[in-house]
Amino acid sequence: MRHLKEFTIKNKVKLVRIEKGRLTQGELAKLVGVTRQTMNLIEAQKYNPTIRVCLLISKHLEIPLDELFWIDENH
Amino acid sequence: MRHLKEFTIKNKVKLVRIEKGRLTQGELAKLVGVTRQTMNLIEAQKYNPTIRVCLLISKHLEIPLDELFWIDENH
DNA sequence: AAAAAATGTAATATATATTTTACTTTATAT
DNA sequence: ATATAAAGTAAAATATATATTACATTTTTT
Repeated sequence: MRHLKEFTIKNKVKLVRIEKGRLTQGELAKLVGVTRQTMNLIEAQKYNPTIRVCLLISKHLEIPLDELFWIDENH
Repeated sequence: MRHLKEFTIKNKVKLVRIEKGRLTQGELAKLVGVTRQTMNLIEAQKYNPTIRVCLLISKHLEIPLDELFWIDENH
């Protein structure tokens, strides 16, 4: 049935957070102002957060939005 | 009571769309896959869209996310 | 190896983004 | 000046992001 959904949203929040090695999932969540569970779901790419949350993640991880989130077109 | 809300999310979707002069509000909405009303509210900065919608707007307006959306810290 | 901290995950509840329908006002074209 | 298209807006319904609580599993620390 090819391309029921043309594309997906991906992110590397977890990757970047761990690379920087400073923050725990819970700490980042607290800084951003969401629950740890929400941050967990975002990192697991299980749903699309709001731009507000994304901007705050981007700010605290010190990495541009465009590098954190992108559209993954399925080929 | 200063800073009930520490910051707000702002965007220049409407500005960029009009600058480019190619797209109507309704056309952009259709490209992005939301209703015209939703696009209208986004342009009016009345709520925070999801990253999915933002990425699609960014794509069709051909301008980076970071330039389209930002945190407005109240001083 | 045991204890403690961090992470994954699930169910239910709540808040809010988005849709639908519809109408009014403003801008553009004839 | 009139007609037509575009934009602003509003109420009610729906979908989904986020919160809350709770527990299981994995990783890190001692």
